[in-house]
This record gives sequence, structure tokens and C-alpha cells, in this order.
Amino acid sequence: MDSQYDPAAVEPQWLAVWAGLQLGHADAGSDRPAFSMALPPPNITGALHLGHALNGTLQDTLARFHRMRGAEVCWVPGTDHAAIATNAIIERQLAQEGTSKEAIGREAFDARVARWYAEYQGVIFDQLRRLGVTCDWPRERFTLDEAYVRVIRRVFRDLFDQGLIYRGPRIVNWCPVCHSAISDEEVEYREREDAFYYVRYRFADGGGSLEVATARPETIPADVAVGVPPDDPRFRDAVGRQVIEPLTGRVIPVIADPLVDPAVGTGALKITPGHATDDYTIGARHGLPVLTVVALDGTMATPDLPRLHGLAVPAARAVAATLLQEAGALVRTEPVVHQVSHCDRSGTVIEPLVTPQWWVRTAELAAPAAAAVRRGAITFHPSRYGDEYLGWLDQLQDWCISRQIWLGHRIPVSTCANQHVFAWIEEPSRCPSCGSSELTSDPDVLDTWFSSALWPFAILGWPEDAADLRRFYPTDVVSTAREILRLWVARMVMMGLRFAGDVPFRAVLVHTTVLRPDGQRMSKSRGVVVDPLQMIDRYGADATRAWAASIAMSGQDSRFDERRIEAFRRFANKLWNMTRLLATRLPHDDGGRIAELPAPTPPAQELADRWILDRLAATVDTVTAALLAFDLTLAVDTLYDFAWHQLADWYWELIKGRLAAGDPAALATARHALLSTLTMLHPVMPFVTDACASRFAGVPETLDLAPWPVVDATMRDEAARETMAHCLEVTRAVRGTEREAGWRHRAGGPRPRLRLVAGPAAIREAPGRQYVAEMAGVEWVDRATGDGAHPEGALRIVVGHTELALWLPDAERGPDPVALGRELTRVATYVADLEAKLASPFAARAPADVVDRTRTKLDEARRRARALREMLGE
RNA sequence: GGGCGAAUAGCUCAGUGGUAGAGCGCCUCGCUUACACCGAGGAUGUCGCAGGUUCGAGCCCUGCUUCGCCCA
Repeated sequence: MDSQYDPAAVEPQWLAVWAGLQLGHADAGSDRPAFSMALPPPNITGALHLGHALNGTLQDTLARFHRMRGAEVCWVPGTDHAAIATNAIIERQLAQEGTSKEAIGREAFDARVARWYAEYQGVIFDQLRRLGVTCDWPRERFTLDEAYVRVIRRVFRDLFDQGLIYRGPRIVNWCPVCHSAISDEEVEYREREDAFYYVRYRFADGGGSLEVATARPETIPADVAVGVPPDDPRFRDAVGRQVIEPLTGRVIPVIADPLVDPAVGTGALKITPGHATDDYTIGARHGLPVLTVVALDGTMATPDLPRLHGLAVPAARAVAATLLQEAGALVRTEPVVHQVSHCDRSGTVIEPLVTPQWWVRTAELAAPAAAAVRRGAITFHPSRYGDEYLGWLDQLQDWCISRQIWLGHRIPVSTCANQHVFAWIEEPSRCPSCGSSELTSDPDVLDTWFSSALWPFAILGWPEDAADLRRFYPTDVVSTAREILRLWVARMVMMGLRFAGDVPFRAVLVHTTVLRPDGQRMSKSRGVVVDPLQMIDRYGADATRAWAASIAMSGQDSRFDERRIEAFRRFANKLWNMTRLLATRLPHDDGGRIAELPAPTPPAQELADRWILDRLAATVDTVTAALLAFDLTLAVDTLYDFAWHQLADWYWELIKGRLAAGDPAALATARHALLSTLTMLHPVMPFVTDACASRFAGVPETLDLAPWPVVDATMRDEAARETMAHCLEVTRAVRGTEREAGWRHRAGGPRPRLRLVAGPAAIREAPGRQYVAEMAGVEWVDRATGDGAHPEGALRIVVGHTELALWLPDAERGPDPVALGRELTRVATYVADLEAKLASPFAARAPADVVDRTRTKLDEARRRARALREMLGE
């Protein structure tokens, strides 16, 4: 074994082993309990980023953990065609080449798309593989696969036939660049500084005018009313009268509606149902017409106003202001900062437009989806996201599912010559109602989230009565990012309940979002994404995974800090070298592997063994419970601490002598403790743990096939824990005192002498006495009677009830008075605090054990203070 | 405007009622035959601010400040 762990040399070999063993393969026919997950299908819009790596790690950790606990784990991978995003990418490419999709035609466009998918699907899966995830690759799905298309059409047809899908003109979020409607959830509000135009609308009957504030004067020709708040004294006389729209001179009514905010602008709002969402609502309420002056391409369609006609909206706004000024209707403008809706794909300002679209009636779907969470059929982690989900379902609007782009699933609807409209699974050649063969199919495609919503049951074989579906649905966990809770998670629940007859998953994990080191969000457009492969190349897949796991379920954000990945690279190296130590001490079999030894059978004889087995048992307990509760942070922290700060720092040192002497108990215990640790770390750090464990005989080909450690009650040993804890504390105190006195250990040099003045059996007797001598590098100089006499000229050490005298070989070496004084101040303050506490109502009111503990602490602190004073000669 | 989250060591973060922890960084030492991707020791915190509950608050409650996210 090399003295350093080299991830790059080790990882490919284990990827091959796992692939050969088909670790990810799920057998629907096995009789093990099922554990299943659907990988949130990444969009094929490019390579994966750290967030994907984090999510992959989180799921793979759970998959491996449950497999080791005996579950039949089914984890289905796949990708999403991400219609709008990919469409935009391809169109942008075409534009850069000086052409367009219209110029090259459908067929060539489709070919470009297919080429894109083929390339990036490969990239994405390669990235996930390098991370070591154990998906069931042969079950891989793509949302454009033929079978998937049939599922989508089946769901669409059922919803259509049940009257839950309808087509109709409504106001939608129109993106002039994508040239498509987008759903409410794809709109992003950004703060913008614009002008607020105060415009005068004269009353048609001649008596005065109303002042209206608007950020969109160019849409004035589409005004159909002026709205004011109901019962507002400022406008009481205006309601019911008519005003003249100042650009084209049309006469429109003044209406009162509660949606008008009295605090915005003048309190009066121009009502433009064709170009504003709220106005559309108000217009519908008052039976007002819808006028349109902005076309689908974002330019003005106002033949009656030639100076505006054909202009893009921003330009038209300035011209409209000029026109108003010329008409004497512009009172003033003032700057305003407001939230403006943008398309989250293209970044364009959304143009609310009334167009015919397909809609899902959500009320009937949302109610059961909310009920499922309320009755606990689905739990959210962290739980607050459940509230967010419920709040959203509560005020859910109908869902616009049609998109006016080329890429995606066609809306499976045709209309015949006799205007029969019907949905289909296989596109028919005749109308099922009248037999007409003159059919027109719908030109739109489906919202990508419509297909994503079906993911958990579509990938398991629905609508057939598939074995996978029966065995692995509902899935156990979906792990996802915060921002697609609505877009994806809620819709999966709605669809799953409706079509698969049960919730799609029992738990929703919302993982941390990785931020840039400066706290900004990572964004591809700003070119600051970190490539997970770069981290894997630099630190190894295990370090990358351990970092991801350690933050995955912590706060809502986490700043990216490469130093934390680096720390786990060191940890991998530590594991490697712990294995190396045993490899050089333990006997080997013929194949050069560390020979098999029976696991230690508690109770062990040696204190150190009893202690480490106790610590191991506690670790197994904590880690198992943490992983079952999705607390990866605690699991990783606990294992890190145990492996490094208990096993390596203390136990390995304690038993070095016994290992060299071939002590069977030490060999067996060390082997057992290390293998147990590697086993528990395997779900998080699969490569290095397998690389280490494979050095041992009697271990499965991969730890993934090893059983998860279980706690044996006989391993718990409170006495050993307390005794060892005291020995370690004494050791640390002796080392600390030596250093503070300025004394240094030298190889082969003289050793300090230590005399026990007073102390408990733990330190008075073997083996505690020997442990301290070895670990602190000192020699005892008495018979350990602890007669309580304080020798002159020695350094005094007080730890709990143990008092020691220490002589350093260099007689000149005395205590450092500065350090002692500092320590004395600290201890004296502590003593005073405890005395005050015990003199307060605390003594009477606090639980007896807490008071007792405090008295003990005070007693110990006083001893320490006395020792310090004596050394200072006070 | 409403909701949610965060504020703890120089930095990145753990810590859900009983003398504050980790990793990195910093300072002193040590190439002691597993590991210098190491080991030993050390310094560093009015736990955002102000009240309250409690014998006792980083932790629970209220208000405030700053930052971030979501929604309107």
C-alpha cells in the first residue's frame, strides 16, 4: 500500500467492480423489503453542477445505506427533455449561425435537438457515474421515450375526457422571445426602476378629470375602464361616470373594484384586461371587453396610431408618453421601483397577453394532494416546506400546459371538419364521432412539467399492471432543490394520487442550495458554476461526496467552501493509513490479505478494548438513527469524529505495543473497529472504504454487500467509558503542563517523572496507570499509593480528583508564571461563578443531580486553584 | 406588503435548557518505523441588539436591526 491514498488510481477500479456486480440492479421478484427512489431527472441543458452532485450523493448515500440494511433498492435514473430551455438553446445556436428554425425546417430542427440530447445525456450520466452513484442504469428513462410519450397521452386523454383539461383564451404570461406562454411558476419577479406616468383622463360629460398613474402608457389604447377602490371618498363621485381614454378618444366607464390598491399612484387604475393579469380579473368581473395592442412578437399592433404601430414595447412607451404630452394629458412622471415579471428561461420581460391555451383544472387535483400531506402520508424534511407546499396548493390557479414552441410533446388533440375536438393516444385518421377524415391536430406542445409530474409512476411501468409498479410504488424518498417544490413536487403528488392511486413518495427531502463563496447564487449565465468533476479530480469522489453529504440537509443555503472538501480528502487519507497500520501488524493469508479473525466477543478483558467497543456501539447507534432520519450532517460528523479522534488518535496509540506483540484481543478489536467504521462510512465514501476493506480477508467484494453494523448491548460499557475518559484527560493535562513549562520530548531523551498524590482507582491501578505513562511519555516514581503529600519543587497537576506531581528532567524547567497566572485567573473566576450559583435559588430549585454535579465541579475547581496558587508561591 | 430562513472563533459551518464545538487559518514544537494529506500543545467567542420566561438561555417567547430566499 502506498503511504498516500490516491483517488485517481483507485476510483476507476471500483466503478468497474460495482458495475460488474450490478449493485444498482433492483429485483422486483425478491422478498426483501423495498426501498425506492426516482432520480429527479436533470434537464438536458448542459453539464451538471454542484447541486446535482450534492443531490446525487444524498440519494446514493440513502440507496447504499438501505441496501446494506437489507432492502431491495430500486433507484431509477433518467433525464428530462426540458423543452423550453433546450428549444431556446437550439434557437440561439441557429441564430448564431445566421439561420433559424423556420429556415431549416422541422426535420433539421429535430435532428439538431436529437444530437444535443445524445451529447449531453452522455455527459450527465458520465458525471453521475464518476461520483459513484448506484442507480439502476438499465431502468434509465427519458421523458421523450416512446413509452413515456404513451403515458403522457394516456394521462392527457383521461384528464381531457374527465373535463379536467380545457382550451380557452385567457391571459397568460407570454414570453416574446420564447414565443410561448409560460406558467406562473416559470415567472421570476425582478426589481426594476421605471417611470410612473401620471395621465389625465377627462370625464366625458365635461366636468373635470381623473388622474391615473401607470407604468405602461403604451397600453392605454387597450384600456376599457378606469378602476377605483370601492367606497373611496376621493372617487365617490366618479364611479358610474365615463372618461375619455386620452390616446384614441374612446369613452370608457369608471368602475369600483376591491382589487384596486388605493395606495398606489393616485389610487385610480387604468383597466387593461388585454395586457395585465389583475386587470383581466377585474375586467372579467365587470363584463368588460378585452382589447389588444401588443402582438405576440412584442411589437405594437395599433394601426389607428401609426406613430406607435410596429414599435417594440420599450420604444412604444416613450412615444406614447410624447403623444400624451402633445395631447396635454401627461401630468408628470416620477421614477418608480417595482417588481416586473421576467421569463426565467430567457430573462425577457413577460408580456401578459390573452391567447387561447390549454389548461388543467387544478381544484380537483389539489384537494387530495393537500389532504395527503395533512394526514402525514407525505412528510417534508425540513418540515417547514410542508407548510409552504400547502400554502401554495391553497391558492393554486388553473395550470397553463400549452407551449407554442417546436420542441416537446405535441398536445394529443385533433379537431375534425365538424368541429369535434378529441384527445387521443394513437393519432387517429378519422374522427371518432363523425368519421370525418379531415383532421387538424393541435399545433402546441405540452409544458415540460406536465410530463415531469408523471415521472414516479411512468418510470415504473404505469399504466400497465407492472411488477415494478406494484413493488416499488410509492417510492420512499424524493430529494430535490427548493425551487422546484411547486413546479415539480406538488404536481407529482397531484398526478400520482389521481393516476397511480397513491402518493408518489413518502418523504420529500429539500436539500441545501450551494451558494458561491461570496454568498451569491451560482448561475450559469454569470459563468460561476463549479464543475463537480473538477472537484473529483482535485480531491477525489469520496471527498466531494462527504462534503456534499455533510451539508446536504443542513440550512437552506451553504456557501461553497473548497477547504471543506479538502478536509475530507485528508480524512480519506487517514482511513487509508489506519488500514495500512493494521496491514503491517496483522497476519496475512496466502492471498496477501489481512487474515480473517473472529470478531471480539464482549466483554473484552482489556480496558482499552472495552472502551473502543463502547464508543463504536455509540457511533453505530447515532449514525444509524441519523441516516434513518436523513440527518447526513450528524452521520458524517459522528463518523469523522469517531474514526479520527477516537480510533486513530487514541485507540491506535494505546494498542501499538500490543499489536507489535501480536496480542490476539487487540488485533481482533482493532480489525473489528476499523471494518465497522469503514462499513458505516461506505454509503458516503464508497471508494476509499472499499479500497481499504478489500485488504481484509473475509469481507465481501464490496462493502455495499456487507451487512450494516448492529449494536450489541453487551458492547456498551459505562465503567470503561468513564475510566478511559479520565485517563485521557490526565494524559492531556500532563502533556499540556509539560508544554506550558516549556519542556519538549526528545526521542531517546530522559522522561519526566510523575508521582500520584491522590486519585481514584482509574489512575491508581493498572491499566490506567500504564496508559498514562505510555501516552504522556512519563515514568511513575512511586507505588501509586496516593498518600496526599505534596512534594516540593514539582509541578502540580489537578484533573478532577486526581492530583499529580510532575518533575521535568531539566531541573531549570519550572512552570511558566504567566501561563499559570492566566490559568489561575480563569479558574478563580470559575470558582466564584460556581459559588455564586450555589448560593442562589439554583441550589434549591434545580434538579438534585445537576446541583450535585455543580458541587463536584466546584470542589475540583478549588483544588485546581489551590495547586496553581502553591506553584505560584502564593 | 405577506411568509420563510440566516446572524455562533479571522473564514466556512455544527450545536433544540445545565463552565461554547469542528474543519481551515494563526502561534510553539516535533520528519517518534500508519499517515507531514501527520502528530503534540496553544491563542482566539458580551453566541446580531433589546426585553421576557426559567434556579439556569446560543437554544424557548416578544420586539428590533442586517442579509438572503419565496410569494403578492
